Amino acid sequence: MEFETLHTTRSVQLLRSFWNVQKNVMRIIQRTAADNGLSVPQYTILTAMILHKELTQKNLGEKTFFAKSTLSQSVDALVREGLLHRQPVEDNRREIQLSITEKGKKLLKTIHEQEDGIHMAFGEAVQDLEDDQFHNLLKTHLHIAQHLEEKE
Amino acid sequence: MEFETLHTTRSVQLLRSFWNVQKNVMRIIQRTAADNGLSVPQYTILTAMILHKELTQKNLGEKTFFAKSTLSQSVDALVREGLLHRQPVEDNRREIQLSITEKGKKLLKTIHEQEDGIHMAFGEAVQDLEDDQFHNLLKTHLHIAQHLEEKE
DNA sequence: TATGAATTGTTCTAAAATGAACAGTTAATA
DNA sequence: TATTAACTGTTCATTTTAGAACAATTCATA
Repeated sequence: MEFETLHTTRSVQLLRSFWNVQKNVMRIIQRTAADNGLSVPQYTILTAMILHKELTQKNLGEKTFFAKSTLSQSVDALVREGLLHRQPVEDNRREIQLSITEKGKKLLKTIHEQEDGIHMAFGEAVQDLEDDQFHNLLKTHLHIAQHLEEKE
Repeated sequence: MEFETLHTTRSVQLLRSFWNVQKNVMRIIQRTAADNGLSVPQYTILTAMILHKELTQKNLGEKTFFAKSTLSQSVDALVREGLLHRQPVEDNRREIQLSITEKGKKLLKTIHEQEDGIHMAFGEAVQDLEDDQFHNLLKTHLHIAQHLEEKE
């Protein structure tokens, strides 16, 4: 039980630690997205698409965890804005292949460079980190993320 | 410019790294909150209140970054459920002092112990971490969070 | 291959979250 | 002290997000 309490305490500390970063990330992303006429899911979808090149809507859902109705509506809006390309999958009339357009890439690049955006903020924070501190952080995050993924 | 690109790249890596944890945290918290009849802000408010004992609604806003209309409504619902105590501040008829009730504490304790909840998940992930790995993580998070806080 | 089950995405309705206008209170300063 | 400005919280209208029912397609297997 001593053991239990110890770990519970550490898990609470860890959760709070993530939360303190996370709430700031959300605050800044929400503002950045809104400033550029996007909702948070829309912005997230764009960043996922630039990373993965091509995804079906289903795969996009697995990566982002948004409800499929949210995805459907967000994707639809992005396509209407010409930021996303949507084309049927060969030999499959149910799934839909998504990819980012040039206009989408350009918008993300602009956002990326914005003074008060999340990238600039992280860029400053990251400058103070030692190389091994940085790599340990990524490694530990990966470990934790993998653990959380397993939960359903 | 070489320099710039390097840091930009690291900041993107870092952002993705946080996002991969964050999206899982949100997914699990959303489910846990819903299972216990709470919205995400409501759950977040309870956890903030258990940490800070007493807060005015204004202070709560500074800690959580929720819109004040969201706070007002969430707090109201929590008070109606008997999870939060709301009393006027002495010598100030504008501000309102908030504190968590016994019922609120009890609910959080229950949630805390739930099998598929965020605490248990973090508890498992944290077991594999070395002491110094854990402390370095907290330290680095703190550094990053402080940096982000400065952005407005 | 025919039939029922599972999958993928959309639509509609309801809930959650926000911004803006507002009311009441306190603070600043003339 | 009177008057204006700033602050704290609420309310209302709107936008955003999610859940549930649905349509269309594909898969499993009899």
